[in-house]
Amino acid sequence: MVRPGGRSARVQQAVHEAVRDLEAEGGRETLTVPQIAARAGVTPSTIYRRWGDLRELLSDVAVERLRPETPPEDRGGLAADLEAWAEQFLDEMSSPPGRAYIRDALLGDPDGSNAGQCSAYAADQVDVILARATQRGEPVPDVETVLDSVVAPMMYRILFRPGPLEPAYARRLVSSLLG
Amino acid sequence: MVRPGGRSARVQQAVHEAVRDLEAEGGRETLTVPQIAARAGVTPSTIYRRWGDLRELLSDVAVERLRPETPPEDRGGLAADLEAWAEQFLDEMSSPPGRAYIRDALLGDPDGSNAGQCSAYAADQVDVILARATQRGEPVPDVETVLDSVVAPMMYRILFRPGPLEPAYARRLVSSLLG
DNA sequence: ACTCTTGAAGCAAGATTTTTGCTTTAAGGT
DNA sequence: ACCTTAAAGCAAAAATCTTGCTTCAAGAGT
Repeated sequence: MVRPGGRSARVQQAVHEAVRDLEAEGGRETLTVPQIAARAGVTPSTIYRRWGDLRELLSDVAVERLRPETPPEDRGGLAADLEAWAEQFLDEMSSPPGRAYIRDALLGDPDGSNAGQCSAYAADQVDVILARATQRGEPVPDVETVLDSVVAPMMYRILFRPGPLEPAYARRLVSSLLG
Repeated sequence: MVRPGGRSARVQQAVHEAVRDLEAEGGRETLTVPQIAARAGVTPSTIYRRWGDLRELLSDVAVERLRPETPPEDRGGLAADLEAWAEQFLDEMSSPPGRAYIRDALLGDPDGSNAGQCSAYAADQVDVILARATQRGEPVPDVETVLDSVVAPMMYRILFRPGPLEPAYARRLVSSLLG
């Protein structure tokens, strides 16, 4: 049982924070459980018992960082909203840290909900945009369609294809959907 | 220098085969370097020196297994060819072993070419289909478009969204592209 | 054919990480 | 205040990973 405010919660916070700090200090590649434990002021066995292994822990931390902090900006129309959102999404996710978080999130337990959470975040953001458009009386595609034709291609390129991704790519996807 | 037929090549083969065998025996989750080394009749340090760590090795093996063995079937027309290919692709990739290979492939060095190779395989297959259609005189989309609107959505669902994927999904993507 | 060179493999010791049984702590319930 | 219990600490044992040095064998040069 996780008691909010209890010891468990404090330990979890400390460990997550230790991971973020160490990542920020550039130790991305050399992160180890004992190192994280030391920084968090916790025993390694606590981490092994709670998370199982480093991948699970990194996956948890990554998902937290991928959670959007603000609702998508309102630019007055569906096309503008979606384009702005897609462009920002692509920009954040294709940056080196963004890519690292996505990979980390995917590497956790295959049957866990971490990867699903990422997609849920995107779906929620898109949903907000579509709901606004609906209220304005604009015709809107459904969320699934947007995920398939805008989000998925961006993610696919980020994960599977080397090379730069320009903002224009996001705009192109959106306009080929709405056009 | 890798001399084909030389000792290096034999060791590589033996190690890859050991991984495949052990995976087939169900030890997916408990695979370790010493275990693989023992099965391959090789010293663990050989594996560490050649691959660096288990992730790199699994990634290499996964990419090999993801290489298509046969060119896409010719069904006489672009739509039929693409549908059949997409359906089979989805079927293979969304199966538990398929998903595991994809994840393993992504696991390797982010700057390595393993993930890129996966996408290249798909692109090659699509290319064959499109080239055939061109020769028949059919109008064809370009490879990028097919990757964006057919391959990417399937991969996105496989990686990020839990739940079953029906063959109809692949067909729907193809027909919404060509329709 | 016979060395010579060289990159990779083997070996073994040492360092580090991971697991595990048991003890202690502290949050929440009675 | 006193139980109950899930989670944390501790420490020893097991396993894995690293590393310096040695040995091997494929291919090149003579």
